[in-house]
Amino acid sequence: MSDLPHISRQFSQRSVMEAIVQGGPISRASISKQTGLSKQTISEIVRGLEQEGWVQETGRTSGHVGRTAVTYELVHDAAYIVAVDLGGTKVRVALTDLACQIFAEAATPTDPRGGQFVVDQITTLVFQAAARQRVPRKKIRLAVVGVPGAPDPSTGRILLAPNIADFDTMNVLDAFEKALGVAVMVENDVNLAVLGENWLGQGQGIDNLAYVALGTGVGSGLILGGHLVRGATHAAGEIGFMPIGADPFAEESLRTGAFERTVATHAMTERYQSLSGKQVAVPAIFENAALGDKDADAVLDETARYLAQGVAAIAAIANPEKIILGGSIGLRPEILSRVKALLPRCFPYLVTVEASELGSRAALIGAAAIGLGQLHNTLFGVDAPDGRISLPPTQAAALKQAVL
Amino acid sequence: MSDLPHISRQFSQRSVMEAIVQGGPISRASISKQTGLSKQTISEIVRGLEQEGWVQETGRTSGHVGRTAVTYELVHDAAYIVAVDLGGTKVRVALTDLACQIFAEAATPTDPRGGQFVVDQITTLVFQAAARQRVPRKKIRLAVVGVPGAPDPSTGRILLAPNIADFDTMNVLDAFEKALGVAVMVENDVNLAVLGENWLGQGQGIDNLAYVALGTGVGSGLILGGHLVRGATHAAGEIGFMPIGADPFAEESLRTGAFERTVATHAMTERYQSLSGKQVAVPAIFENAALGDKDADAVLDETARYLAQGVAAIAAIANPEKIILGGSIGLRPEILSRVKALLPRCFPYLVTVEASELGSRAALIGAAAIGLGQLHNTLFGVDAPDGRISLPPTQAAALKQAVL
DNA sequence: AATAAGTTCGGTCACAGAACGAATTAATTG
DNA sequence: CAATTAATTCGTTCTGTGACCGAACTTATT
Repeated sequence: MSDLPHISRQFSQRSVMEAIVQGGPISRASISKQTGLSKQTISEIVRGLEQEGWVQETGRTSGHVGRTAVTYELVHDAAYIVAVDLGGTKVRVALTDLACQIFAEAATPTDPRGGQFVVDQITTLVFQAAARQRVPRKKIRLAVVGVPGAPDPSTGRILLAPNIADFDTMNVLDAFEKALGVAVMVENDVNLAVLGENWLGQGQGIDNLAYVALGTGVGSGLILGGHLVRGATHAAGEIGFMPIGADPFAEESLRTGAFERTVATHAMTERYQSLSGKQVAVPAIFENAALGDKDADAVLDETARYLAQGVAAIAAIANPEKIILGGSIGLRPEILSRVKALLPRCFPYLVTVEASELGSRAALIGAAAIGLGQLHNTLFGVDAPDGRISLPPTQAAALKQAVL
Repeated sequence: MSDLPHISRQFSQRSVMEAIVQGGPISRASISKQTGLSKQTISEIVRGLEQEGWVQETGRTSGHVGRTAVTYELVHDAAYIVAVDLGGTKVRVALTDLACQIFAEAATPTDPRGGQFVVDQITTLVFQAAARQRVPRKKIRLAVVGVPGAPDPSTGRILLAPNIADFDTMNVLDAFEKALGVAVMVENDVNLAVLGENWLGQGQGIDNLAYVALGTGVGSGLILGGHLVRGATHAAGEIGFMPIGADPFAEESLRTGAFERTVATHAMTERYQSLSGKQVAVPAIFENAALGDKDADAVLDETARYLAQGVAAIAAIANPEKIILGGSIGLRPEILSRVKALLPRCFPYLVTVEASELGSRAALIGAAAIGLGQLHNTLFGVDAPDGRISLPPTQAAALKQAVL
């Protein structure tokens, strides 16, 4: 229960930092106006931040009436964070500086042996990228790793992660912390995707937002009331188990959920095979549909029909303002247009449905978001506990562009 | 985003108040130990609270070694709040003092004319109760009204409230504030029910909790990550529209949701009629089932089977630790036992399902919870923005017992 | 004698606010 | 047109003030 002794200082420092991050080069007088704190206080706080190496003088204003002002800016390379999006087939790694600029980005196929091999693979990738950009390891303060599955914070294991071997039995958090030598946060990849879209994508400023990723599996991430929803066992968003589509009481639905069995990759290929007799992969189904294949078209219709129901269930329970579709299947415009048409026919209230703008990089950007938020919080005082720091538009644009 | 000037004082004051509320009669030295603040500071804060009339001396300790201590306690009647649970058929009203003790409680059938009539009816009820208990109106600081439907805070109207006439077109919030002459909070009744269970019922201390009310309609309330989920348009929990049971693409499902049409009262009576040919009300179906009526038994099985699916959908999306069943149908043990048996057969992870302990008073207690929390926040400083203040067990027990 | 309660008396820290000096542009005047 | 004055804005210094802490001390009790 005991409060921190000097909470007010932290609050002020945080808002001064925020003004500097957003306001680019900014004078102390302007910060004072923005924050409502006195000029005196701003000078003190900025002096402190400058001494600790977080901000620096960058120039003077001119052209205005009155005395010129000294402007201050972030020291971009004062700290770095690592963002990792670990998928079943691909790993993406990014290095971001304090000013939220991506410094280096790399991607490779995931080591199929899983477990410690993947941890080592990522570690190598990170250190290579750091070396290439001459980023000293000491300045890396935090790593955020997105994984498919439900990370259990008490044991460090990742439950429900069938795609990466051993992650459900080893302490993944510890392994990463030992290998990288920095604090690590492990988070579900779809949760990071919502955070990413909420920060820089289609869900900016939307406090009630859902992200539905549809590909090999299904998953969803929810931001409600401005907070990321994780659930009791960090398994919120495991919508594959919704009782929609296949018979939920079938034995098999306890292993692979009913909803996943009717909308994910496997369901589409099977459905196409039962209609046409041909066994083709999902991308080919989309191609065939575009070429006028009736069976392929029917498969897309059917998939969208169930997906719309899944979206309706989320909307009924959580009432998000917007639902963003992602994942290899969810990103396809053929699916989006169908869902948009079908949703109003099975759900009465307005819900915006859109395709993910950040696409496959949503989770990576979400990892950066949560990491930068966390870093700013620990360094400059608590504000919003869950991620989300505001960025100036220029830097946001830079983040959205893929380096690789 | 200018901060409040003396935020730290508010924090400390709040925790001192909390210690006094929970610790019953307590000495300043004990408060100091509990809160971690110095004895000196506690003396100052308590002096302030005493001057403003919130706390008072009540006695001295004795029996211990050392000097006796002066003990302080809440001034119970320093402020009152009104809790209202407005249902389609019944209104419940309660008056609660600062120490969370219910002072008066009353219930009557809801005025069927709806609109202003209901507002006036409630106002009369409240003022009668206040007069009976000699509670001066000036000491009533806040009223919390639970309504069936989705209150729109911008217009003060209640959407999706078919059971009370005119509430979807008039400014209900304003009407109540004018009639009662105090600040009013209007909240969905099922949301209040979760808060109630979270505060004093089966969901105490559970940060991820769901409440499913099943009766004439269906609704759910969600607490996720410790926060009440309201959704973008305050329509979260309108689970009647989940695409489960009836065909969600049927025209009718846009008016009365597919799920509501398969599990609520109307569905049960219809199902029983189609099986047995007899037209009886829901309570009679339960009676018949108890007497061995196969048809009635089948109706219960079927209802529970779909309810279990609805519960599974909530669990898949939001991953609550516990789901509490309420409402006239949800409270029945025949339904609970069936759902408990069926859920593990359609959903793989552990979710506790229980019947509401507070029963039909859950919403009323939730209203008290949110009101007292709000009151403590505004008077003694911000802590938790959403309700939930902790209570000593004795007072909690008193609150749970119905006066009426 | 030991112990606990409560007060008094400094002292610190994070601010606010007023006053003031410094720097700059805009307007006015000889 | 240059010089002077006015108007502005930046940033510092100085003097509070409120919310705390800690040590020393008094008082009351077993």
